Amino acid sequence: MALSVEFSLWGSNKSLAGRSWPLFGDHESVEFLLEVSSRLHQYAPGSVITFEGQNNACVICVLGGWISLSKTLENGQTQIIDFVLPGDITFAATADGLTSQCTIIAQTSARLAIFSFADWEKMEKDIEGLTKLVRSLESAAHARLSERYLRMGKGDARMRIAYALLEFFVRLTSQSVTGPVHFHIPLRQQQLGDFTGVSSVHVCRTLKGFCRLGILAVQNHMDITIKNPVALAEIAQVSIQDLRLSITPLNRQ
Amino acid sequence: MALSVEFSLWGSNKSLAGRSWPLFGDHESVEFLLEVSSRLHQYAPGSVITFEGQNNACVICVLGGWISLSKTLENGQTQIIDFVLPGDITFAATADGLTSQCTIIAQTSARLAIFSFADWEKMEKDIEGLTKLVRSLESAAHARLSERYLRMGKGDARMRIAYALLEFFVRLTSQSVTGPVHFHIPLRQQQLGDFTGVSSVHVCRTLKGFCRLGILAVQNHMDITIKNPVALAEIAQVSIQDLRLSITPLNRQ
DNA sequence: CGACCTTTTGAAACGATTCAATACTGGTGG
DNA sequence: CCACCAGTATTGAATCGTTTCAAAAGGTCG
Repeated sequence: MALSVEFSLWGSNKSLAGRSWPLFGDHESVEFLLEVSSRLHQYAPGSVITFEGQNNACVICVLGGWISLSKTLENGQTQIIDFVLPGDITFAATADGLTSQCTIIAQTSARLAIFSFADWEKMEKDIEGLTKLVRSLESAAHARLSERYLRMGKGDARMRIAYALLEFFVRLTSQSVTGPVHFHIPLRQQQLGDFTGVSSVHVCRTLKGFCRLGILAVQNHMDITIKNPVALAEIAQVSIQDLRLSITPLNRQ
Repeated sequence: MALSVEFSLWGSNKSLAGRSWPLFGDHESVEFLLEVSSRLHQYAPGSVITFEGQNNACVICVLGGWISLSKTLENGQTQIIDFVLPGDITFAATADGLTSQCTIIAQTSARLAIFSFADWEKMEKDIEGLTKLVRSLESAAHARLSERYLRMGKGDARMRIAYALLEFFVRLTSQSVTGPVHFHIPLRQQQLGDFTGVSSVHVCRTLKGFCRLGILAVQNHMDITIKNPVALAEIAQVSIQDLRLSITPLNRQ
């Protein structure tokens, strides 16, 4: 039963929330789907994801929902480093220092497959193309972070938020932009602020500003309509096409 | 001749500027050293590193010198994303979107080995442990960027600059901190600012502030003495030991 | 020595934060 | 069904950290 669910999600050109998710490009890996289906976990919104049973590091494959990776300073301030979306795979360390130490939180109800690092390594040996896939996902994550780092260092709040919205759009859909686009972000303004390095109050002001200019429309808790993608891209100083190329992993190109 | 130079640099437990650089942990790879020695390039300080001859992407192994990866906005503002130091390996794209699009500049006189992506892939297949090494280097780079992203979003100039100094210290030496430490950073205040997201003027003020507190001493163009590492770590809100673990790749642990 | 670049310092301006008060929104129970 | 509640969004005003501009001081190299 679980297996059939996974097949429908991960199979080549099958659809998840209106998008196709070919995992290995044109073909699919039955072995991988079997492994995934035997390690499914469900998390409620807001729950912190930990791995007490596992020793050392873990690998998380996101099948559904939004996961956030965040870091917290001593004074309690939290910065969201990245979101892990359906189809993404992320490495999470507990205390070995191999990967960045992040708090992992399910932003929405989430369905994950969790592997111990040892199991994952074995699987990478066995399954053709998995190593390449993981590397392309990591590379995409690194590219995203770099773009945000650039705008955090040299851009103002408008640029950062405009960029974040466009990043979400690019990650959530594969449409090209030929007019207004619409999508949903399962985040409060507080969290969008923790992601972009802006206070929640100023997130509000900035979004309102975009709305007033007719660039954006925001309904009930982050139902976003980008009414003028060209203008938003100009504020974000990004080419949507280039962005899609640099932050989209191989298997979705 | 070139080969012998490389051997002395990359060999197990050989010394480079007072540090040991075992590439593959306890053993070394003669094949890799041969490949590297046949692709050596020398760059002058300030020169931009490009790959006209190569199609698509490249892999750069840094043997000596500091390399910066930076991004620039339309208004000309430059953000330095990371520095690539001796012993590091970085992937650089030209226009394929596989890796982040960065301008690559030699901050000092630099000695590099440059591989085409195809050559590199072939080599990874042939040489045991190389894939693992590269992944650990990439993971360390990602962890560094995450830590800086946290402080860029939630920290002030003091925290960012304190962190950057400690990051340099950790990457440049393997000493544990049992008192004042001393090292050199081949950067102007302008570049330290472009790295930390602070104006060069404010970098100056912040460094002066640290000096006035007796935490730091700075001589002729960034000869840094951290007189009070504990205090600096407190300002940076980082544990130096933890930092070393999370941003140090496998082959140097 | 003068030319050039980097660092330093001061003062004004600006963007974003913080604090605080008010207005929404969705969910719960009377 | 409406009243109430908690969480979230919105708005205004004061404050703060940082930038910007500009000018002076310091260092280096021909």
